[in-house]
Amino acid sequence: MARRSDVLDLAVLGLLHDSPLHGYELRKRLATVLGPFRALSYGTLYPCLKHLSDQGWITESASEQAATGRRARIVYELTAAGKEHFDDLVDESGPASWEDESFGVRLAFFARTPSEVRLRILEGRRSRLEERLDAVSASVARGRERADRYTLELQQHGLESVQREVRWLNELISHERNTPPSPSAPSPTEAL
Amino acid sequence: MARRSDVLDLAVLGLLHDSPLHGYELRKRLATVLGPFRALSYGTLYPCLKHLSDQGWITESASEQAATGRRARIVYELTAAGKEHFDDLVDESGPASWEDESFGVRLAFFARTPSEVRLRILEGRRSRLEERLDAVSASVARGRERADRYTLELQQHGLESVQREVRWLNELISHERNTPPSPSAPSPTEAL
DNA sequence: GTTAGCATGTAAGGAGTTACATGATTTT
DNA sequence: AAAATCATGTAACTCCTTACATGCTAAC
Repeated sequence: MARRSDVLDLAVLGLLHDSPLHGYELRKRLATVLGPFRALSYGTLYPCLKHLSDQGWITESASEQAATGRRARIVYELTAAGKEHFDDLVDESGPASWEDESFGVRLAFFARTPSEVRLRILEGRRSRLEERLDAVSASVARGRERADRYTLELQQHGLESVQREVRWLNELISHERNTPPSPSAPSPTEAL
Repeated sequence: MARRSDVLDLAVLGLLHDSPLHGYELRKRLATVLGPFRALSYGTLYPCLKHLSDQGWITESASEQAATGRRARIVYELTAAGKEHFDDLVDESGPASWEDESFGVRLAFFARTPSEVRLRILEGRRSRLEERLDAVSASVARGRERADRYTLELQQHGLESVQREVRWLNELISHERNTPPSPSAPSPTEAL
């Protein structure tokens, strides 16, 4: 029954939350959410949309394009059940949510994520990165004999990248702590 | 016949270039080369070793462990044909060599890579990253209306990470240009 | 004595890409 | 008139992970 990645489901549902879209446009917007790198292929996107439709989370419908004589596009729209499922996904804050593959997507929908969940994800991410720092240090210590200039450069650059992300997370976390949680749901138009 | 990833072949051959190793130890060292993140599973490593052995690039042999009463380990060793194949792989400088998946591995073996190839890979990598910067700028420009605080933070952090890598590459490139190519092969113990 | 680390493998499956197939519309 | 971009999909394949299967040795 093809259990597919929750991350992609979340990304698609989250984008359709704002407005109905057709596949082609969805793919472009996914690039923003998934990171401008790693563009998703149609071979992944369309089967995913089919799946979401089968689950009753989105509906497919052919658009009539008023003025323009464009090809009829298939427009996907979030259902009520889809909104509920999105909320369920967004409420999760387990280890999977702070790994590389999902952390970016989770952050992209933070405006619709409860404040406590946001904090747990940010802190989980930070301790994940700190584990990596330890692993790199250990690795550097072990292989310091056979490392040449280039290997050292690579390790050094990797280390600094992780340290930068930790500092960034620290800022996000302290901002999260200093902003008292809004009584009910956080406003989607929360100011910078 | 299971065409497998050149990147992994390169990484394994490169590590065995230094000294014969058994699978378990190889896997740990691969972590250094492939990035301390993304550790490789045995389900990938052992079939890969089998493949390299079938191609005649490495040999498998049971080690007798002198003193210790350890379990007999299978030690893999590079053959002459394997060294040739490694050199062929290392001479490549096509677009594949500067993508995310392979760039780190290529850099890890720069000490055994000809100087012109090193330069082509570094410059290829840099222009790849500059394409990304353009893509991000375009994406930011397109979506600046619907972006909330978190999406902006994410894009900003991503942008700065790429810019940092470009600056790092600039340093590596200028160092590469200012260091006259050694007459023959570069010394493997090249000083920092 | 039991947990952690050492050590080698296989089978099944997941998540995705590439290549293919098709055709309309817009820009150069 | 050609090339780029819009638009939707499928089939085959790739690379890798997870879970399983097995057993030894070192440390707590």
